[in-house]
Amino acid sequence: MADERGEPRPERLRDRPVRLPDRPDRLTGSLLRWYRRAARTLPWRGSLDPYAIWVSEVMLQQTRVETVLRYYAPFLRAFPTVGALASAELPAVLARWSGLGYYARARAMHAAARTIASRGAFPDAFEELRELPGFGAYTAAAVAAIAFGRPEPAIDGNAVRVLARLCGLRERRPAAEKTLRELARPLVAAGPPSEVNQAVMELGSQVCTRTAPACLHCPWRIPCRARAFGLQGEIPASRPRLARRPLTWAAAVCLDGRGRLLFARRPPAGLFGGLWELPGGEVAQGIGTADMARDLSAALRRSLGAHLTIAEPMAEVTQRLTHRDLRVLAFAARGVPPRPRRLPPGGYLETCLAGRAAAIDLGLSSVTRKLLAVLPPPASMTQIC
DNA sequence: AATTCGGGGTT
DNA sequence: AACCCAGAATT
Repeated sequence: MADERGEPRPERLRDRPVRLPDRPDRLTGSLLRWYRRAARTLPWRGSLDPYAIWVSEVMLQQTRVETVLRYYAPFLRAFPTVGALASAELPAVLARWSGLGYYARARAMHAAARTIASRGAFPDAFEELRELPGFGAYTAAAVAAIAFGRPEPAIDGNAVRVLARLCGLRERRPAAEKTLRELARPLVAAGPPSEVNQAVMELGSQVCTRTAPACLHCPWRIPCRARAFGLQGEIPASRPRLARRPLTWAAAVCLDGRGRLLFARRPPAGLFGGLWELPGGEVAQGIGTADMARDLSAALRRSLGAHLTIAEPMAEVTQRLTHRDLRVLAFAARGVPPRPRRLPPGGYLETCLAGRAAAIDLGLSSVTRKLLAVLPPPASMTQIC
C-alpha cells in the first residue's frame, strides 16, 4: 500500500533487527568517558582482591548498594580472606549475614570458600567459577571480568534495562538475559571488561532508571533505540506480579532463671535456613489465640520434646517478604525446661540459651530481631525454671 | 518457565 | 500498595 506508492513505511521498532545501534568501540568509548566522570566511590571499586570483589557481588544480589554498605566492611573484617571464611563455622557466617536476607547466599558462599581454599587458588575463568555454589551466570561473569579482566558480559537487572533500551529489545526477563549477553559481548571486548561492565550497571542505577530515566544526561542518548521511539517506559517489560500469601507463626518465649531466652535452630535449608529463632512454627490462618496456644504447645512437644504450658500472647510483629506476609505471635511459656533428646524428623537439632545482649551474635532473621525488640523486659516474664 | 528464597527503599 | 533491587537454585 504505502510501499507501492513509494512512500516510506513508518518505521516501527518491532520491525528492526535486534542489534547494537552503533559500533562497539564507539559505544564503549562514550560510556567509559561518562563512567570515569560520574562513577560513585564504593568500597569494592578498584579492589584487586578477587575475594573482596566476590563478597561484594554476592551481597549485591537483589540487594541495593545502600544496604550492602552497612554489611560489607564488617563482614570483611570478620572474614578477611577466603581462608578465613573457609575456616569459620557456618553459624558465625550467618550471624554476619543476619538481616541481609536470602541466607542461601551465605550458605553457598561458605561452601564455595571451602572448595576454593582446599584447591589453593581462586578460579579465574567463567566456566570454573560457574560450577561453584552461588555462582550463577551473572556472578561468575562479574567476578571473571572485574577481578580477572576476562571479557565476560555481566548481565544484572541494570544491564537488562540499559541494554534492552539501547537495542530496543522487547523481550522480558529472563529470556532477555540470554539475548543481551550475546549483544553485550562485543562491548566488553572493546574496552576493559571490569570498567565496561561496571559502567553499564552504574548507568542503569544513576541515569537509565526504571522510572523517569535521565536521558539528557545519558552517554547513549543518541544511539538509544528506546528513546528514538519514546519507549523508555515500555522497555523492559515488567514481570507478572506475584501473589503474596499470609503466613502466621506462633513462637514460645521460654525464659530461664538468668533471664536468658531459649532459641532453636531452623533446618539448614529453606526459609530462614540455619538461622536461630524463638521455637515454634506455623499455625493455621484465621484461628484465635487460644487455638494458637494449643497448636504451639503440640508443635513444641513434637519439635523440641518439651512439655510447655502456653499462656497468652505477649507480642506480635509482622514482616513483608517477597511472596509472604509473615506475622509472628510470641506466647509466654512455662513448664518443664526443654531437654533435647532424640528428636523426630522436623524437630530442632540444636537449641541454645542467650540473653538479649548475646543474641546479637546469633544468626537471626529481621523478624526475629523485631520480635526481641518489642518483648517486655525479662523481669515481667514468667520463668520456666 | 515458574517458584522459592529477605528485606527494604522508591514512587 | 506496587515495583524491583549488581540473582541463584530448584522443580
